[in-house]
This record gives sequence, C-alpha cells and structure tokens, in this order.
Amino acid sequence: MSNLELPVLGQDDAAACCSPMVREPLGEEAAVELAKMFKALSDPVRLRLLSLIASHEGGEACVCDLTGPFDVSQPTISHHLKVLREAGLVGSERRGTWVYYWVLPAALAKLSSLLQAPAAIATVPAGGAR
Amino acid sequence: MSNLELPVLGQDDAAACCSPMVREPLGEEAAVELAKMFKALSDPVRLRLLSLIASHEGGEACVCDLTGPFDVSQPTISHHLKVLREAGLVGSERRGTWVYYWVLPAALAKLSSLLQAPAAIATVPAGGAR
DNA sequence: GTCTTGTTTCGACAGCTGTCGATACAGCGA
DNA sequence: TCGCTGTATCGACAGCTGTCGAAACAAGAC
Repeated sequence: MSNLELPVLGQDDAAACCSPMVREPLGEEAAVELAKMFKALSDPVRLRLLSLIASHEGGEACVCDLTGPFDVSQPTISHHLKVLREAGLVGSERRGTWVYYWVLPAALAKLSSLLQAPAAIATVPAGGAR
Repeated sequence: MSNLELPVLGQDDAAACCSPMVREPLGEEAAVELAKMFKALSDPVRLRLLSLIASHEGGEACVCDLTGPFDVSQPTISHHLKVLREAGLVGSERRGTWVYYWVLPAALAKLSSLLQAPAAIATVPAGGAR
C-alpha cells in the first residue's frame, strides 16, 4: 500500500502526544483537552473564520478582514476569535490600530494526525497538491 | 457592517469539503456540514468512545464493551453513540442480542485532510498571488 | 486636548446539550 | 409462554453556547 507524505508523529512537540485514536483508546485527560479543540471547531462561523485566516495572504488576517463575509455582528466575530484563541488554534497580536490573527499550524496538525485512519489512507485522494 | 463581499472559493465544489482549509476559505454550506462532524467530536466521552471502537479488535465494538470504561449511565452512552452515528462518524448494526458499532474511516479521513496544515503556510510570502 | 475608527468586554436572552431515572423495545433461553 | 439481558427512547432539568446592543478600551488623526 502506498504511503503519502503525512505529518509524522514527533514532527514537533505539539504533535508528539497524539497518535491516531484508532490505534489505542484515548485517555480521559487527553480526551478532555482534545474535546476543547474540537469544540472550537464545532461552529460554522469559527470554521470559516479559521479557513479565512489561514488562507489569507501572509497567513494572517486583520479582524477588519474577517467581519465582512459574515452575517453576524462584529462583537460576535470577536467572541468567536476569542474561542479559537483560547483553544490554542490561532494566535493574535495588536499592531497599531489593527489586531491580526494567524493559525497555529501545530494545533491543526495535532488534530489532523489524531484523526488519521490507517485503513482509509489509501482511499484518500492524493493530498492537496495541485 | 456587512457590505464587504469577498470572493469565496469552493462553495459549489465537492472538493471544498476535503481539501485543507488553509488553502481556501470554506464555503458556508461546507462549514455547516463540517461543523456538525466536529461537534460530534467535541465531547470527551464521544472522543473516547470513538477511539475505543476504532481500537477494538476487528475494528468494531459491542455497546456492552463501551459502557464499562465510563462513569456515565448507559442511556447517556447510547445517546452519545447516536450522535456519532448521526454525524456519519460510525456505523452500527444489531446482531442478535448485541449492537455493534464501527468507525467509518472515510469520515475521519475527510476531517483529517481538512485540518492538514502545510508547513509552508507559515512562510507564504506576503505578496503571494492567488 | 478632542474626535474617529477598530476591537473587546459586558449583560442579557433564547436555544441547545449532556445527564439522569424510568420505561419501552429486541432477542435469547428455559 | 415467561423471564432475563442488552439497548434505545422518553421526559426532565441544570448548565453551556451563540447572539445581540451597549458600552468600554486602544491607537491614531486632527
């Protein structure tokens, strides 16, 4: 069976803790921590926010870039950004007037590797490479 | 506050659901669907249930194998299994007295690939064209 | 200084979620 | 048939979540 170039465990310290959950039962503490991250991803607005930030030029986006595409109010966007930040999925920094957010790739990689299902790897279309 | 109209890619494309979200903004519909799956993962008990099922011999587990390790009641386990099933993450079947659950690897793979964060994302040049 | 703009926090509210005990349903064995 | 065991559903309830408008805070412009 072919093996793609997948994020390898131990690639960095954040991912080291998370082997695919299909290999061994998750511990209770690990489950609690991971559930918090998945909960941050469990809202459509936050999911779109995350992808907007990640796909933005330079890999970061100003809040002012993020309020436009949504139907919800600006305080609500701010709230969702806070949730993403507290879950460790994004980082933020104020630069003058604006506040910028960027994705923390290690966090996404951690969740991604956790969900890797060996039996399914062969059925996944060959990566995102264009 | 919401007059901005940014181009959103992938709203009509099936691939939008499976390519890394760091490459292009998630469409609204795709985000709603994916959020449901992540919501199913956003509870520690469900996360552990999923890993217990996946790591069980034969890749499937009877409900009777799943109630033991948890402090919650049997109806609660049944409820969580239902959530996982309705999210499309597991399948189930009754065989005589017992009901068996198994993980649907394609669903995990879908989420896993979505979260894949290429290391390059952090170093994309600011002037990069799309 | 004052004003303007960008962002966060606050307080409130409806709706959803996880949990339970009680109960109903499904098979099996005696 | 009856009873037993395994599983799902029901009804209820406390607590959490997403949302808003109003207000506060931060930084720059005038």
